[in-house]
Amino acid sequence: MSRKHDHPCAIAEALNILGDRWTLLIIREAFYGATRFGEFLTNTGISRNLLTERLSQLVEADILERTPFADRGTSHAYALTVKGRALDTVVMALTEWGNSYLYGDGKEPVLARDKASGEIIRRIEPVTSDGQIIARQNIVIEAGPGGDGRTLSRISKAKSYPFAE
Amino acid sequence: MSRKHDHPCAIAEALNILGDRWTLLIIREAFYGATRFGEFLTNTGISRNLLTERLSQLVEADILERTPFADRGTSHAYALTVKGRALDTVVMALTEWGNSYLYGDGKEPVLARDKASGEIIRRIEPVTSDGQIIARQNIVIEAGPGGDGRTLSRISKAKSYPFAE
DNA sequence: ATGATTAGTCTTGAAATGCAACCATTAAAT
DNA sequence: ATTTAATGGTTGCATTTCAAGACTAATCAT
Repeated sequence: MSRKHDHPCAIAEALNILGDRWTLLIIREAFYGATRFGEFLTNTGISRNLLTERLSQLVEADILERTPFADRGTSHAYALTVKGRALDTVVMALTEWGNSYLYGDGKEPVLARDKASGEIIRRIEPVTSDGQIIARQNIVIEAGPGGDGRTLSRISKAKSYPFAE
Repeated sequence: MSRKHDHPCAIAEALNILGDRWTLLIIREAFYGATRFGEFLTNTGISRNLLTERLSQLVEADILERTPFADRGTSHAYALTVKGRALDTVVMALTEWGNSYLYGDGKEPVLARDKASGEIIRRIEPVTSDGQIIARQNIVIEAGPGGDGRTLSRISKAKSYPFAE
């Protein structure tokens, strides 16, 4: 993942960090409580050299924080930062999509449950600042303040309501 | 992306399809209304051979559907399927994370807006079947019906509330 | 001191990527 | 009818990245 996307788009920039086969698996493990090199290694199946590289990229990107481990050897703990924990929606959205469309109801290997309602979590939704769910047909895409000419031409043909139906 | 993850996990399976530098960019373009080979080509910057390969993988995965185009040459239209449109949460979650943590307020190149409230969309949340937002500290991870021994050992050390705080 | 753990580094062949040139099909122009 | 342009690919090749395992360094238990 050396060549990087260079156009003004949050997804492109995010993929410069997350866009490979392993990085989101490492982040998943971090959410599940893994902190040590060996835990990431065995729980994901990544090779040692790549894990070394990915962990340092994630530290560099301020998604994981590396702190010396008191107890043993040359150990360090890798823990999610605030920026890393903000990826919870990405992790949940991928989990939900994979469970629904790659495994299917009744075949999910791992589930997220809401302890309050007891329900399995099956919906991830955009909401307003006061917590109202935003209907897909009301969502429009527009150029933001950081956009440039290329951005405009890229999204100008976007459907008015790209996520509707 | 030939070697594939093979352990029971929705994220791992999803990354077998989506886990590279280009695929989610192609899907983004599909949400923005791109349908033709040339549109994906110029809007993403991917090379022709990779675009060919990725599009056919996405068709194979039932995320895009390829239908002959009437108008010119050997044209085909690539359009999102139901399964593909279900990736809207992933696209929105990545967009929101990238805008917030890679660009920052006031520097977003592309924004999603709720036409009903007029608000920029900044929150993606898990909700119950009746639309109540699920608090992060109530979310627990558990083995599902499709899990196996490895799954259990992998998530057994998970914090009770992995997304909390 | 000796061996075991942990977290890395290094080396090497295999695979994926990026780039540019080339080819094929069709529609429009002449 | 023939040419030209547009579109959507395919092919070949150099470069980069990945996967796998052997090796090393630092600490800890005995």
